[in-house]
Amino acid sequence: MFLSTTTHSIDAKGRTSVPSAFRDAVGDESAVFLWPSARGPFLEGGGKALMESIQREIFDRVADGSLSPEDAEAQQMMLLGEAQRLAYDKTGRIVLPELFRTHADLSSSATFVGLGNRFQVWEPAAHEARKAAMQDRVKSTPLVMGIVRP
Amino acid sequence: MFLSTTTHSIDAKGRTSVPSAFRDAVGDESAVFLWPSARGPFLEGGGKALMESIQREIFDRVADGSLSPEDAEAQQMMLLGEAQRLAYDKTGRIVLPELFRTHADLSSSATFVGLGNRFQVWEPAAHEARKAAMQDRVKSTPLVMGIVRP
DNA sequence: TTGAAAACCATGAAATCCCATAATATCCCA
DNA sequence: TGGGATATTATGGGATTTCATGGTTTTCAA
Repeated sequence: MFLSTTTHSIDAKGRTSVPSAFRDAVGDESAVFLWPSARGPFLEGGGKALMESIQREIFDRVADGSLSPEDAEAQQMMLLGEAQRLAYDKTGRIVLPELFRTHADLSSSATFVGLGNRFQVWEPAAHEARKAAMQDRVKSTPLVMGIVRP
Repeated sequence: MFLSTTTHSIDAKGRTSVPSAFRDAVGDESAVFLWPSARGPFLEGGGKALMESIQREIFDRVADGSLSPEDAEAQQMMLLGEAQRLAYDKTGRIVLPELFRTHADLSSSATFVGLGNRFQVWEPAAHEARKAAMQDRVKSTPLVMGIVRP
């Protein structure tokens, strides 16, 4: 499970450390999967399990008719087609491809945000702004009842 | 189940003991999950089971339409994005991250309050004040336990 | 041959482990 | 039921390991 938010530096070679807690979360695969989000200037990603569940969901939805084959292909192209498997080295670092860095406007540091089954990577200042917006939204929506329900 | 209230010291390294009863409550995971509350100057947390139920509820509510995908992401970012898995050592201690200590105004000691499926961590004086307010509230509402009392 | 990527060291800071101790709680048997 | 023996907790402090990060060397392909 991907939890918490940490910021790591990006060096001259485009290297950045995958948070230690995230490395634990992906198991012994020693790699994360990343792609540029279609919803904004940030990266989305997760472990092998996430990629498999995404693929499964697309198949299932085509099968039950809630997704047209054309839409399914669009989803696959944007998600699976843009995604890269990035193996991290002995010290836990990956190299962020140039395309990813420009998409998320990353330069000297990157903020990793855990969201349970997946995570996001943001330019730190952009993440701050995003978080403020999210805070307002949370206040105006009913509390997640998991907090008070067994 | 998290029950009762105890106060523990915070040492120079930021360490504090997780109440023995709480350690029993989380099972063999040897870790608690904590995050700064969006509702006030205190921490909220629980065991692995709580985190999973929160995640499950968010998915369920998106599926049944009672939570928009945007609201779901906001909840995930504020809850899962802020939460940390804190493993305790052989003696049952965790280190409270600096961010958590400032959010809850913790300095030399912390009060753990059991709330059944979850718990809270307060600065002792703040907890006293909170408790007084809660006591007043209980007096003005019907006692839930009235139905099982003699 | 040369440029880029990958593998390999090196280091300071922080987290974790390990040992020690005092206080409390629990057990057990007379 | 008392009361000493034993186990469990909470906490302090030093030793060790992990983590993040910078730099250097090696590899490999164009």
